[in-house]
Amino acid sequence: MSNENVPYPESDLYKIRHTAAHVMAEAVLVHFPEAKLAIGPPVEDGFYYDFDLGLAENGKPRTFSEEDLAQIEATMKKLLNKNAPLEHSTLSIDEALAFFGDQPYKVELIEDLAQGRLDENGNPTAVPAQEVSIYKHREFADLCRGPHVPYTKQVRHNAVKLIRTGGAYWRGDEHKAQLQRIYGTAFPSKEELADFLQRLEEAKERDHRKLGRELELFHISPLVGSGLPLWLPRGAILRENLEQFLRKAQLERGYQPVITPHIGKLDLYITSGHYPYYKDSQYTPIDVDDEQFLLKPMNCPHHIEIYKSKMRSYRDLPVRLAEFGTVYRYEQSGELNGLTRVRGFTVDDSHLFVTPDQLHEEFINVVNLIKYVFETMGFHDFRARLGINDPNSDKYAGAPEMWEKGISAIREAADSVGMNYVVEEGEAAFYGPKLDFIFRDVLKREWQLGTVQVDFLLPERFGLEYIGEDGQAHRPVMIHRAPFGSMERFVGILIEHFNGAFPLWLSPVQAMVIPITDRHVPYAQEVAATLKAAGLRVEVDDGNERMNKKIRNAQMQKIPYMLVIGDKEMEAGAVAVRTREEEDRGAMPVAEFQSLALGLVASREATL
RNA sequence: GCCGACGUAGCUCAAUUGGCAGAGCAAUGCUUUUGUAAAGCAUAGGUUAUGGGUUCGAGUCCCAUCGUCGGCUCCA
Repeated sequence: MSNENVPYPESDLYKIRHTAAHVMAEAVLVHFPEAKLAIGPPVEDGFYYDFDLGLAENGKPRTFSEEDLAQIEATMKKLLNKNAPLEHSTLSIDEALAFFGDQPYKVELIEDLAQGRLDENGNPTAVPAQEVSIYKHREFADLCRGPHVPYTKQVRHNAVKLIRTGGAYWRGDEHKAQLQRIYGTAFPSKEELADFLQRLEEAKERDHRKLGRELELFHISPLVGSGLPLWLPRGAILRENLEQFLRKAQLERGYQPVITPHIGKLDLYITSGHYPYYKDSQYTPIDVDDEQFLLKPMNCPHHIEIYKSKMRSYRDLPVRLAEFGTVYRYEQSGELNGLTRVRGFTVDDSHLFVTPDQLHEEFINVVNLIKYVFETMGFHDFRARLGINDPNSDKYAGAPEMWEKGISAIREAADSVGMNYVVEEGEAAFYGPKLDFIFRDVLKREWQLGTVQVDFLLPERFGLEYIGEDGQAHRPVMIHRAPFGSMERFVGILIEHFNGAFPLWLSPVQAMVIPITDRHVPYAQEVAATLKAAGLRVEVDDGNERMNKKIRNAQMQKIPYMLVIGDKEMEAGAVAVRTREEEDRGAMPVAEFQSLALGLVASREATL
């Protein structure tokens, strides 16, 4: 049962999970006969099914308890072993409506299919369906287009696990009913299930919130506020290294650093048009002397005002204004998560003001910069997504021609650098289409990081101009871009990607000098001073502990190098080098270690 | 924001049906001077998230608020 080259929705794994979802729903109906069924598709790591259990005694929606979940799982395993064929059939719309008469969510799905509004995944369909597809095993029948495995027993009872429960809105709409979702997973074999569960455990171990505390990188204090991380000294070193790296790359590429305030008048955001879009995710405006100020939710308007601060000639363009600009967005409390989802964050932001003729080349330059940044970080597994507007949504501003121009500019640029991308409707910024860079970490989780956006709208709203060769005023085009995305999110992902064992150039402490006894401390400090003077981040562990304990501590801090110093090293003017990979490299002269380390820092290699 | 779980020392966790709040690590002090992942002893550390309530008595039961976590929605 291997299908290496088959897309997931056609794979055996997908069929196993889809069938598992049906059998789970069957099991739920054993324990909750009155449950109403919503939908239950396979997803990337397993499957889920949504149920409406009606109201509990306290008037709130009834939910699944942990015991319920255990019982459902036990019943599900029994049902899997009782083996039954999955039978496919089709019903006319009328037959289906009668058949699912007591299942209101299924009825809604059938009606949408019949009227050609939405398919079962909530995506628009053009063609009204004449009939619907049903899969049935034993007495359990579900509206479903398949595919499934032929027999329930092909979902192995020991390779299935129910993972967790949670709330979920019907059709993903927060204004609709809240349903109870059960997530589960299934694999072809129990070994593969065990591997998956193992990976989940690993992910927990490398959680950036856990490592952030253990490695003293950041701290979130409820008294400061939710989603407002405090960068501890070691985290600040890490972040500053990233900023310095990008600053340098940007200076080399003609960017100009600027600095702007953290607040701005409400009128600024009304002019830009940001305000209505961000109204619900704003800290309340600050009222001072009959004026209203906003904590800035984005840097664009400030940079635009810098562009406007003087007359611009075509000779000045492109103008590339760059700032690590901190912005504040009042995200809903349930969305906050460590560093990856916060309320105050710093965007490695830049706005490029270009002539229409320059757009293509500048866009390519930005794409190449982002690729350079990712590759330097050792992020090789990433893909691009072209986010375009959704014509059925009122979320997007500007004339259709602007959107077409922007989208084709991105397509042309991506094509000419040979970058593959997927197009997704409804993923654009309100002012224009964007190309997002989505990184897949070592645990195969995807993160949206870098972004480039083409914007014809804000130049118009702010009346931006430059004087062309013809002496006439022309309108520039804007490119918004951020390779890291946000320093907070990026560092959060970096922590998990490297499991806290950062490449040498990013490690907050690059080497810990470990004197074996007190009499070695002066020499240890001398060594540390030498290495510090050479630009390395070195500390001395002169505490009253045994060497073994000091090594253990440095190891747990994931410090790349431990430099052990005893009588032999002192006499030889050497250090005994141990890496965090537990490799004992033996003694080497201080100068040799220094050039080794400096070489690695300069190359930004991830390995020691 | 919505659904659910949870909140005990800096961290990880105990505390029988409601009955004297405790341990390990970390911190501090003393002893020890050590060769590649945890030396020994001692000391200190708490309004059990906050505020109400029930009770002779609340870490434990009830309510509210704040916060965290898992989902949903949203997003850099």
